[in-house]
Amino acid sequence: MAGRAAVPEVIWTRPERTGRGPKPAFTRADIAAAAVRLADAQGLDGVSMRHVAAELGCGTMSLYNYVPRKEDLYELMVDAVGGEHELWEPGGDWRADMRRVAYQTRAAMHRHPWLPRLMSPVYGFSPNALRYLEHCMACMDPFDAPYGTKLELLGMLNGCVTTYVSTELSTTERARSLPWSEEQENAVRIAYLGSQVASGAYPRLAAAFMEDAGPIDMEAVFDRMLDRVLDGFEPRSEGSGNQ
Amino acid sequence: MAGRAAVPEVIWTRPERTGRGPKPAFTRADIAAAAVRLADAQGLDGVSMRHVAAELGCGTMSLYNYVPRKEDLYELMVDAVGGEHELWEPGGDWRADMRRVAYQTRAAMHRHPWLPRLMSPVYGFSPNALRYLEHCMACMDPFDAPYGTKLELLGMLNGCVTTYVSTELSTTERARSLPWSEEQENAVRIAYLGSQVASGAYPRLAAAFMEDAGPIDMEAVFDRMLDRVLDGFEPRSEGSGNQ
DNA sequence: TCCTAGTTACGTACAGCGTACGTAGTGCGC
DNA sequence: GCGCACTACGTACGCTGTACGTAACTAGGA
Repeated sequence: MAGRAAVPEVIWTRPERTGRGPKPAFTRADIAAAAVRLADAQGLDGVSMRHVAAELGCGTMSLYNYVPRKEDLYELMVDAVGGEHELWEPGGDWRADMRRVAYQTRAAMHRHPWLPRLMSPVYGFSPNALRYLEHCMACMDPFDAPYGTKLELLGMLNGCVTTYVSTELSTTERARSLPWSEEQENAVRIAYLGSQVASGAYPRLAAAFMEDAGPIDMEAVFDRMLDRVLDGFEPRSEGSGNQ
Repeated sequence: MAGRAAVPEVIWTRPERTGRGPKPAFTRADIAAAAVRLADAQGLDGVSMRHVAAELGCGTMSLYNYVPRKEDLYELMVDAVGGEHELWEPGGDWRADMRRVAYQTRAAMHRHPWLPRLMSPVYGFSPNALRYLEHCMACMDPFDAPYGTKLELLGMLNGCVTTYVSTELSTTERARSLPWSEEQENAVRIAYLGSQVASGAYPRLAAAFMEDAGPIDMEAVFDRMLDRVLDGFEPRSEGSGNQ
């Protein structure tokens, strides 16, 4: 009687199965998997309630029996990918362990290029997110700091990895929704950048443009970034090679 | 004759005004300002071609004379906010200058909470983005490092600030599109988190939950984060106070 | 045992979106 | 002054999320 919309719902508090009625045709895992499959194949914009329903082989509105709002579908997707994280027995070297975590996160984002766009702290309470969190905390057991600091480290690491991979993927992912190719777009933008820089208004950018020391090793850049983040929390390090 | 869709267009290469025809009723700045006004007032989802056109007082499709695709409207918005950055004569202390840049970015995101969602490296070539870039480079003149390293620093700083502010704003911004209040949603999520943690499956999270050393000073957290990023690029520092 | 209430399934419908297209009017360059 | 490129914008299409109504189904309480 009190309007159904007025009470907040978090999908994880909803029981997946209640007593009454016909048994559901799908599990949440089925639905998440279907959505992830679709997003991997067609990009995040390919994930519509209709498409996911079709992928599952049911009517569009039937999906709403499982997922009250589309955003909850997103939450299921993020949680499903979180379940792909393989956890291990931390080895005592927390920096090495956290690097491994970061590499896994990056790999997951490469497998699922739509993931960075969905990364949000509000999804941090899903079952797999909690498992992941606990695991990271276990990795940091040897790191003598308050939990608050460890959470800051984790937030910063995830933030950096997310924006890093976003940059890695941005041109490629963007091309998916454009009527022209990625290379064409890049060429036009670079040409424009060149023309602007050549105007003389941006001497340092011009210099940076000239510098251009060969091809960029993205792997090395990522590595350096991790070092820098970790260094910020434990300054003493044995020559992590700041060039 | 060669399909118009096949050739890439970057809005900045389009001349704002060509010779022929009646004079345009609006400038790009007008349009960007209208869109920004709308986004500030109603959130990014309030920015539709129809709404922006209405805000400007013209027909929906007239907008397409100025902005070929909606994404270009976004690019105009980001550029407009980039124009709000106040630039100054760098003072020689590049760390202090970069901190000031970061604080300005954060302030801009607080003024325009939709900005983090639109932050994308592909918008990095707009006129105001170039001015901003050049200014940051000028700030880093005293920092003896190759331009590549300076760009890495800038990318990392911007990434951290963006994700940091996203976190700051996430619950508030999210509430805009929900049928219930932010506080209600938080309460439900926290309650769920508590019940999960109380299950005993996540001992370290439970401990972290217990620790809870009083209210969090977001300002101090932001400050520490900046220090850590900068420390990662210049390890030697005179007691920047790690915790 | 049957009844009933809660659940699943899903077709229809609506408001809103981005934008392709066609038409009418306008003013600069030749 | 002719023509063409430009502005202006109404209409229309396909898509979206989802509210609502109806029919089938089944577990729990009497």
